[in-house]
Amino acid sequence: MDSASNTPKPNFIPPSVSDVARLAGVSPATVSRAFNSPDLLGAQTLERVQLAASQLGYQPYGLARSLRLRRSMVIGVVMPSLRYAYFAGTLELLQSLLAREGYTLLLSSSNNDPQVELDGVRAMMAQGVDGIILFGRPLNDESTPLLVRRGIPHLRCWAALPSERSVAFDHGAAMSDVVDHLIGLGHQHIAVVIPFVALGDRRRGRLTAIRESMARHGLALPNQAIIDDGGLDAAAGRAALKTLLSRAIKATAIICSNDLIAVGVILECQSSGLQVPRDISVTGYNDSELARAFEPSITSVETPLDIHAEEVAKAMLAALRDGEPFPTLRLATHLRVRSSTGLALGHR
Amino acid sequence: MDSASNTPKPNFIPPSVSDVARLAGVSPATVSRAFNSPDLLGAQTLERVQLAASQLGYQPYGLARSLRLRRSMVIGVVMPSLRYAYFAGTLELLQSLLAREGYTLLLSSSNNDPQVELDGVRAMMAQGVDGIILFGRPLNDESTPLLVRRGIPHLRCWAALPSERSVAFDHGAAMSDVVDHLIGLGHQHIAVVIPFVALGDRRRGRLTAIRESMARHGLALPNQAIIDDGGLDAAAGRAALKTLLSRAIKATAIICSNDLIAVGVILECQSSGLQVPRDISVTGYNDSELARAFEPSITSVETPLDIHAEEVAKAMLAALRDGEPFPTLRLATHLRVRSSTGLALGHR
DNA sequence: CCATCGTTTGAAATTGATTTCATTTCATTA
DNA sequence: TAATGAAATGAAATCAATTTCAAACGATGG
Repeated sequence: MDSASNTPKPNFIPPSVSDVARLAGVSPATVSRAFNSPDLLGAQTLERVQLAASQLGYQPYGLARSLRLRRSMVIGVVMPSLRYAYFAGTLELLQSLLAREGYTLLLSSSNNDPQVELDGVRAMMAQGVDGIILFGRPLNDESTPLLVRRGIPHLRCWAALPSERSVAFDHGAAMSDVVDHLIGLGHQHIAVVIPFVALGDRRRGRLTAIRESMARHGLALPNQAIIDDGGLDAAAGRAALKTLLSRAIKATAIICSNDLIAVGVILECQSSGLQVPRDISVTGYNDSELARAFEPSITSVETPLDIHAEEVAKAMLAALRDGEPFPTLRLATHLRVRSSTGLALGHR
Repeated sequence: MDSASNTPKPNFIPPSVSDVARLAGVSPATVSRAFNSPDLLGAQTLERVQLAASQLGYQPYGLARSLRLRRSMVIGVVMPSLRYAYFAGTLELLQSLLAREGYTLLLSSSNNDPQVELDGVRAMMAQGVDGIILFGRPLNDESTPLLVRRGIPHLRCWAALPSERSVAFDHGAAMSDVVDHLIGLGHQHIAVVIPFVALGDRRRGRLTAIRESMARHGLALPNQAIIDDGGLDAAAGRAALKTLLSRAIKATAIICSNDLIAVGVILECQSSGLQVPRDISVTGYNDSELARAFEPSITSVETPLDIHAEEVAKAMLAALRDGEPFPTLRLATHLRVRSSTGLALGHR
């Protein structure tokens, strides 16, 4: 194979239906039929066309087909980030579920930048996507109206919006489960590590739910006990614990907004001579593989990735194929209690 | 906002250039010019068109434009997996670099299935992508020839193929660095955890490099010291160490094919009463954030994600815009020595 | 006052595949 | 043998945008 075989060939024009038709001595219509409804054609005609097509290396040009059929078999996916393993995993599963039905995914990851999100949506509309899957709350107020105006089916997932149908988890209820679990273990002083990525208040919902749950038990969540800056990784978790210790907060439990942060918090606890869960309890979120494999294994909220992806794919396919309206689904989360949480000090 | 505003509207037909032209009292050609070369138009004409366009909420339909211009501004990306954080991160960065130049990404993740890979490439060709970025070695022998025949520029990255130009790391040299480092610390008995995902021998290159490096130092790598099944996560690392211990291998160092596996190996060491690095040294790969944050911090090979993504994007853009041939780049890796490796037992 | 030039604009062709409608061919039946 | 019908195929319109080519228009200069 030529060592430059993968570089572009400037003047190469791929064969079209007309080229195949000419070689096979038939009309373009017949070539089209040979690919789309072969049983309409005579046996020897079909054979001639197929031979000609393979000789020329003909591949139908989907763009022209899409233009004519008014559907592109492309679905857009708009994500806030791919650095986050849960989102990347969901994307992969979505891709394989939708590919099975002949759909291809057009990707846009905004990296939590509102303008990038809007540009991504615009680009997808221009590409003529049949539908769009949106992850989480919108960062930009203009992106959704744009889709509504063009009448493009768009399904929101992962987190719900009150104004739209969506396939989402009830993150508030999940946080409430976590709080109840910790309070049940006797914890009175709880800290929270929930980075508000970018300016957006996308994660505020969870914080509010924690506050309300604690209030129901007569507990307050002082601002000093909240770490809302930093990233979503283990380093952020380590930094968060350092900050909490420097603030002299007497927390006996720490709620983290994902498992990697929890890992970081636990690692920093160990470095600081604190034992988990003896001195301090830690919870994660999403129930990643690491939460199970870690030592101590981490109490986490399972947000079943496969169910989420399957329901999203199912809803989108039903909408595109049968014109069905989107459902409003609240997917169940499950608190997985493991070794990173235990009785509060003084409760033994 | 209507609670079902995001569901599909069956009979909605978006406005076209002709609709705008009619409303503005001009020809479709003029509308096109208003968007693509406004300076050709008279001031008041331009204004009339813009007004009409915004009244109708007109958005140009990229499919028709692409058909006419013979370029779609879409680039395909074929990946073996998105579960692997490094790949997902690269994808995100690629997406943002290419979006900046007006390109959108069409995604296909094969999940290491050769047939899925081929189908993905076919779908992308049908969508009329301008170019394709392929991650790692091909799983399917048919996919590359398909691209060559259609003359679609395709750039291989991450891992090199001898027959093609590529932007890749020299994983063999990187493994050699790791082996030299370990042997320099006095390790004579080295084990390797390198899962061969799927049937493919995509990772064989690294294993061969390890074997050759060890041979240069007069050391052998017994098959008993190789774990090549299992996944790429921490659980797989834990399982791998258990297997090694059960085999009674007297390894003092373990080379892992990524950082998560290394984390798992270290966790299992700790559970088994082995201290890292006192009793056993462990190395990772890719130098993820976790390798730095972990306790002990993990010696790993940095494969700079940003440089990789930038070079790939640069090469693809140069090819698409200026018809430049792809380069063959070997990107440098860096061994980051940290606390998970130390002197071999008996060398102190 | 007419010719010439530059600026604006429109008509029509183009891009590749699909599909309707019409036509041809051939076999079957009255 | 002529009529009817089914099966096979082609010509041309269609999808939405871009672009070439030509025409109309106004202004300027001889």
